[in-house]
Amino acid sequence: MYRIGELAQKLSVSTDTLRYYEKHQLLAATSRADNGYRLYNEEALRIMQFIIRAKAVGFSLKEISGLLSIKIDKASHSCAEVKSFAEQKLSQVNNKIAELACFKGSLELLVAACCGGEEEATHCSILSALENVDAIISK
Amino acid sequence: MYRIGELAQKLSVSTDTLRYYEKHQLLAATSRADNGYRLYNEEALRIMQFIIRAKAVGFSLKEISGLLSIKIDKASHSCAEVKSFAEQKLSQVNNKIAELACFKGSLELLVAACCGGEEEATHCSILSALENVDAIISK
DNA sequence: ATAAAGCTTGGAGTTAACTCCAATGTCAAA
DNA sequence: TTTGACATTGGAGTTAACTCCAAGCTTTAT
Repeated sequence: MYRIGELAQKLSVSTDTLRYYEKHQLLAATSRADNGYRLYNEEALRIMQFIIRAKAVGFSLKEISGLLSIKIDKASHSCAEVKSFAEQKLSQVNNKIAELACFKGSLELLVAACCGGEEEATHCSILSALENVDAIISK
Repeated sequence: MYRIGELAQKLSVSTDTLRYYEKHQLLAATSRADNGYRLYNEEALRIMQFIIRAKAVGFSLKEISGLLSIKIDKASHSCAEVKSFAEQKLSQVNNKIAELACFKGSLELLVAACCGGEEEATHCSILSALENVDAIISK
């Protein structure tokens, strides 16, 4: 079991953030030591990694809480509800992937077009690269 | 040219948001009408679409401003600077794509495992699906 | 000609997600 | 045994990104 400071360090977040998540029902400590210290197990570590990843790709804590509640409240949801929720989130994720693929294409074009020399970057533009990509996509 | 309200409606954002972006140097109106009204052209529309997409995949307005400044300040950056910035952003984008691919896998497993019936969703869990994916990846 | 809808500005208020603080308790090392 | 690092709580403060408001113009419809 990890104490709050150990877990925080492992995850590169602050102890305040962990307490904040507990207060806001995202992740409670696995248990408490006799002295009242929070204790976290390996599953808590994995849940936190899940939360951090989800945040990095633009999900809000509220949405993440929804994702997690599938596990937490599983006895109170029907299979059909879970399936429809998951399908909806899947379509969101697919959209995000498509948008990122678009950025990726733009950035790759930009990197390729950029000679990397000392001269002014007058011909380098994310947006004009993006416009090319848009043009390709819209065909 | 669009007036602010027209552009806002086209993009499903508020006029306040457009004025906020102008105040924070993300996107100024293309020009002003004689009466002082903001006017936006097609390029402004494309830039806003870019901003909205970038936001949806977790970039902050500050980061987006950095991406846009490649265009705006192109005369004041060297090609080498732009290339290195773009390469760095590209690696961020690749990370985000990898994380989303992980979510996608989890959600697809979940959707597949879920029969979609009326019974309790006791065997449905994003996290346990995710753990499977983690296990596959870590091999 | 006047009302309604849309625009302007500056500035105040809100929400999410932290981040910091003060007062206090716990525990290991010197 | 006392110093230092760690933990507790409640609550205040901060930052980003809006969101709303008031007072006052402009334009369109009746």
